[in-house]
Amino acid sequence: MMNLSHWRLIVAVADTGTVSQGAARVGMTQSAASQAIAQMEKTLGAPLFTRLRREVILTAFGESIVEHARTMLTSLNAIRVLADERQGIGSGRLRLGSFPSIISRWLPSLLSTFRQRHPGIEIVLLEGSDEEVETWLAERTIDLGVILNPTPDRHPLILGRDAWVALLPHSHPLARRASAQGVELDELVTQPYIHASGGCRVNGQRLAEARGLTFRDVRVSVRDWASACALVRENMGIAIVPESVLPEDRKGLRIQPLQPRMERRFGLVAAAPVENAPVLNTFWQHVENAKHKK
Amino acid sequence: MMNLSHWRLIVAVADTGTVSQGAARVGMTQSAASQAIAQMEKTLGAPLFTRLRREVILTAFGESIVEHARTMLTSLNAIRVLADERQGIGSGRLRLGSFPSIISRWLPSLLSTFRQRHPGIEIVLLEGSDEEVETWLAERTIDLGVILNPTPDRHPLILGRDAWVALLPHSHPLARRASAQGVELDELVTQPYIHASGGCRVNGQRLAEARGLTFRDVRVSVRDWASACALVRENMGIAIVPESVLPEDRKGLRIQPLQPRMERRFGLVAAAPVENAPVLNTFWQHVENAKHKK
DNA sequence: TCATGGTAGTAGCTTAGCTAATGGCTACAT
DNA sequence: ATGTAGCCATTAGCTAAGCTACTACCATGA
Repeated sequence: MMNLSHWRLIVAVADTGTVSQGAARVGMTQSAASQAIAQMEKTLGAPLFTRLRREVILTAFGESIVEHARTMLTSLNAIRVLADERQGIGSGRLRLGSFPSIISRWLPSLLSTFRQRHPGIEIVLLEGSDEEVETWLAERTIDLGVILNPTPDRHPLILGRDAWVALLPHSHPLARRASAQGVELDELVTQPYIHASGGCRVNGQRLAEARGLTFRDVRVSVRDWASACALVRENMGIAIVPESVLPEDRKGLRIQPLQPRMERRFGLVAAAPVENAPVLNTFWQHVENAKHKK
Repeated sequence: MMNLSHWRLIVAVADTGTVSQGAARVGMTQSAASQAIAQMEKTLGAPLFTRLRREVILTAFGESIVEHARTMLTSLNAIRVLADERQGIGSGRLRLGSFPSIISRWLPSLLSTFRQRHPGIEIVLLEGSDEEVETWLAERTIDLGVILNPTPDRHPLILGRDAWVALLPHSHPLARRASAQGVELDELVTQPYIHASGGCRVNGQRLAEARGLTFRDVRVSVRDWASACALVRENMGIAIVPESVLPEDRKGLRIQPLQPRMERRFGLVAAAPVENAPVLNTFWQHVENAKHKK
């Protein structure tokens, strides 16, 4: 009742028409949302939604309440805008660079929540290979960039880490092996190989080279990870990909961890110290925050 | 930031002009309020108040924020009103009876918070002796009454308990004695006595009678506890009063616990089962709640 | 110089509110 | 019919926000 994020939830659920989607929109689990709604209804003394088969719609009572909830939220927004202005981040531009796989997995929610909180800030997002991102950073084309395996001296904000895995067609002999055991690069380099880079310098071939190995039989070379997955599924060969780019649907695919384990880390780095630029600093903290929550 | 009670606090502090008073108005401790404000200012990124010597005033920034906070709170209020209407307690009358000492100590905050939450309900407060309260309950002149030492069969909601204490002038011989030891009624009945009832059947004289004793030397008989205290201070005699009616200023007075310990309990009882009357039920739960918090 | 009235800070506890896991229910495709 | 997927509710258990109680400190006025 006294928690504005619950009111935000109510509005989101009213808008999306389902609890799950509403919950997702405000970054909650379905369970939390369900509980919160139940509790609100209890303290209000009457149901806000009528539960239908596949959706949930506002009762007349809920309708009248949500109206007021909206005005509360717009007031809150106004407060946020005022606070932003006061801090000199009422307006501004944020130039951000990243390579594709991160963009699709991590950035969308980050950017959308940031956008909501700070509507005055324009975000420019540049997509390129990780080498390009480095160049842009050096040239100050972008303020912040997501790069791979950042060294500590660049004071990165680590966003996550990905284990490299071998992607095999279901029929492949190595696919039989228990995943606990994993596969070694030596075993893989002799196999028909699908080279995929995802626009990054670090990729399967580089991993092999770093250990003095090389893939003999390169069947095809693609940039997009998803294409590589598709090719593996079609039995064109094996591939080495980061765990996080695996498709939801793993039919026809078999994933084996690499032995020894290898991973890539990715993090946010700044072209110049962030402390001096309020807008950047705010974004940086926003990311730190979100990371901590997830 | 997301907690409406914090916004309510901010508004209260802005209105009262001090953190302590603002905190009291919303039922927090000063410490909690101080922390909450500090935290709000941190997340907003700028101070809301400038701390003066003996008070605290809004900054220009705070001014603009509070404005929006107020609209949030009025929206919340509107929501409460809607919920009340929906439950059939949007309007109604609540007739309440009590005797004076309780009224001044316990009821004011209870009633004011209830009034805030449920602005549609009219409260009628009747003040009388506890005998009168009993009569009114029986006659259904009042819906709820505060009575002394309610028996369990009346399903009372116990509000609190008071130890009976002996009130002595500072110069009195019994005042010397260590308070751990206390005084016995036998010792007191021979002393010059100021009879005070506070409008209640249970009072010093009755306590004595219940043990087969009686005060010999009754100097004066008053109804008001405060008058009795003043008379004791003027050395007119001793008195027996409930702990909770003692004045803040105890200069010239000495308090001795009775031996053995005696106390009065007071609680809320209903003229008729409360479940059937939504308004009464709401009030009852409000009191239960407040009791639990304190 | 002591009482008063105010704010800030610290330690520790309570509990609201979250996640993860599970179950049940309905719709829809095979 | 029989999975399969999307949805909601419920439970158990954990974490962290926010509270209280206490203390320190500072200014004022008797």
